[in-house]
Order: sequence, then structure tokens, then C-alpha cells
Amino acid sequence: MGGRRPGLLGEESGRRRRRLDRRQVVSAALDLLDEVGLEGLTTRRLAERLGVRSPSLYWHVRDKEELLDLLADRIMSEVPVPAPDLPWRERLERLLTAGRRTLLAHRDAARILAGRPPRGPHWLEVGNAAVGALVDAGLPDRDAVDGVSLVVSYLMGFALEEAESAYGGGDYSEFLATLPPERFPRLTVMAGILSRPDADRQFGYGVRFLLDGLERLAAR
Amino acid sequence: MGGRRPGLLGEESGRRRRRLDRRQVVSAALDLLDEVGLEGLTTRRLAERLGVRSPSLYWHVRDKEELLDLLADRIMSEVPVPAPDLPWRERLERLLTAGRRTLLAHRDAARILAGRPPRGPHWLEVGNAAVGALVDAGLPDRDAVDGVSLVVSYLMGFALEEAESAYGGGDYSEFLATLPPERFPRLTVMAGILSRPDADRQFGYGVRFLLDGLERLAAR
DNA sequence: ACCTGAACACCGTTCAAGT
DNA sequence: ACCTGAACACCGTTCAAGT
Repeated sequence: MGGRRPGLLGEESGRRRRRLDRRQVVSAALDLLDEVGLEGLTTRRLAERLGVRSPSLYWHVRDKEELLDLLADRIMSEVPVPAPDLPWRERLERLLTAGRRTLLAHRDAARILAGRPPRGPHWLEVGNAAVGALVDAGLPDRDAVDGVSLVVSYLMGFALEEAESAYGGGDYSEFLATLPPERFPRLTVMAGILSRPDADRQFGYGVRFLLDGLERLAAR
Repeated sequence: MGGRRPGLLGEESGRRRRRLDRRQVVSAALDLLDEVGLEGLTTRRLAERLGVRSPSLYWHVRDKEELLDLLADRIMSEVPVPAPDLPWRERLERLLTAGRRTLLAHRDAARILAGRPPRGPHWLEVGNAAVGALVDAGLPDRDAVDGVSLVVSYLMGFALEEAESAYGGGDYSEFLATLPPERFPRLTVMAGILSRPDADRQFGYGVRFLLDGLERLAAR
């Protein structure tokens, strides 16, 4: 499969094209991730999709770990940094909802991001904006740092769970309903309340809760 | 290496011992995890440590995924469920601090737990207790569910980041200090505030923030 | 400078066969 | 019922060699 037609008009269009650079490698990795998920994202498959043998990748990237670092930051680049003249609460809210959207837009994105220290430039840009929002809110530096840590932990945890249950299969509430009520009385009661399309509302609840709390702190 | 001394006194003490059962497999997996981390936890090494060839494991466990499910719940079994006669806030606080402690007690535990729907009995026990605390606080069912989701997302996100930076290496604040201040003005200011032993305080801040907010909701 | 061929040291899993 | 041997279809990575 994948018949080569050498030099028809320069190069074949689309994928496989010679003279790679890092950007292309990362883009192809992101495409592959979306198609096959993190477990399917192997250096060999990535090379194949780039029309190259797998050892070639190591010219562009130190190892798979670095590839994933680059991929993580590429994903973060899709989170828009809100204009600094917006009110701080609006800025933070936008960062959170955009963060969630981006984390869900790419398969296993949350798993890739959550397991990695935020060293990429785009992550830093977002972190900078988040801290800036809380400083502008009037929080002392230390509280601003703690507040961002709080909010980021929540975002990551939420996106991770949402992605896993959106994909990992099945209604969780259905599962809960099968539990023995005498052992898990609270959970079986909850089974009815819980359903998947609830994720939006649940996230909204969390965001409002957090922003309300931060606003209260800022008011003092 | 690992010379066999067949039938000296029954069986060799310690590891490698015939007649496996699931419990032993999971225990050995946990030990191995702590020694070599998630990437090092392979079916082949696990088998070796059990004195058995790797295909034997498949008699006790469907596949590696199921092994990780079992491992996740084994880890959760280390979180004590607080006595129901304690005040709700104390119960929730204990669950959170014990949760964090357990997630840090085993290498890569947060990564294993966070990526997995909470289906194991011990997870359910803990979830049941958490929902129970908020119901006892006086929150309506739906708010109790949302509150638990909030608090669990935070715990997972926090533990994930803490584990990664505790192990993944290096002071993050040191890294921040190297950033160009004109691009990330907020972050370079923060670099001084941030340091590793801060994690305790930071987690405490988050827990207090969350519990205060929930208490306020309950008071209405 | 960038890519390939061949190889190394691994993986998870299946399956027929042993006891 | 439980375990082994052998095999399959993969992995990530190195390294000498090609252009």
C-alpha cells in the first residue's frame, strides 16, 4: 500500500514529503494522536506517516519523551490568551473554558499534559496570564500563585476524568445503579442524578465555585 | 542470577513461590511499581519476580489493563474511610489529606488512578463517604455530587502535578527564574515565592478554600 | 545535513502442550 | 487447574553507512 510516484510534480501532496523539520514532525504526531490515541502513537507509525524510516526521527527529536513535550506545548498553543484589558474574572474564566475545550479537542490530550511539567512557551504564556489575572484582582503574590495552582489542578483533574469517561466507555451512572445499595447507599442514590451531558454543568459549577471564592478573597 | 534451591523447606521464602493467586500478583505488581515506576512495570518483569513465566499471569488476569485496574484499587484501599460520626468537614478533610498521602506513597500512583474510572470497591467506598459527608452537611443531592466531583478533580490534579515535580526533577522555581522577564513578567516575579516544600502549604490552601466554600454553600 | 538498513534489547499476548 | 515453550507482531533506540 501507499504506492510511490516519485517526482511527479515536485513531491506528492499531503503527507510523506522529504526534508522534514521539527514542526512537521510535531504536526504529524498530533494528527496521529487524534486518530489512534496515545498508545497508538509510536515512533514507527509516525515515521511511516511522514514517509520516512523511524530512525530518521531521531535527527529531529532527541527521543520520544521530547516529542511528547513538544506535542504537549503544541496542544497548549490552541488556548487563546485573553486580552489583558478584560476584567480579571472574565480572563480567568475564559482560560478555564478554553483550557477544557482544548484538552478535550485532542485525544488523550489531558493525559499528555497532566503528566508533564509546564515548561513549554505556550503553557508559560497561559500560566503567566492566569497569575496576572489574580494579581490584577488584587490578591497578594503568594495567594495569586496558590490560586492558580488551585485552578489548574482542578482543570487538569476534571479534564482527565471527563476525557476518560467520554471515551473509556459507558455511562458511569448506569454502572453506579448496579451497585448494592446497602454497601454504597450514597452512590446508588446519586446514580439517578448523574449522567454524561452533565459534564458541562458540572464544570460550570466548579468554575463558578472557584471564581466566587477567589473573588471573595480579593474583596478583603 | 537467582539460583533455585528446589524444595529446601517447602518453598523458598519471600518472592517466587508457586500456586499464585490474584492477590499475590497484585501485591507483587505494587512492589514492582514502587521500585521501577509505571514504565518499568512490565508483565515479563512481574512474572520473573513471581518466579513464573510471563504467560502464566494470563491465567490470573485478563490483560495488563485489568492488572492496572486491580492495582489502582489496591492503592485506594490504603485510604482509610473516616468514621461517620465525625463532623462532615473533618471527614472530607481527612479523605483529602489521606488521598494525597496515598497517591504520593506509591510511585506513579496518581497517573494510574487519574486515568481510570473509579470502579473498584475501595474507590467506591471512598466516593460514598465523600458524598455522604456533603449530604450530611446539608447540601442537596445534586450539589453534593458536584461538590465531590470538584474536590476529587482538585485532588487528582494536585497529586499528579506534585508527583511529577517531586520526581520528574528539579526546582520548578529555579526554571522559572531563567525565563525572560519581558515575556513572562508574572512568572518571573513568582519564581521567588515558589519552592518545593511549599507543596504542603499549597495543598492546605486548596483544601481550606474548597471546604470553606462548601461550608458556605451548606449554610444557605 | 539528513536519511536508511540492520540490529539490539525489549514489549504484550496467544496457543498448543505439558503436569 | 495452573504453568511452560515457542512464537507473533510489535516497540524505542543506536549506529555505521549512505547521499
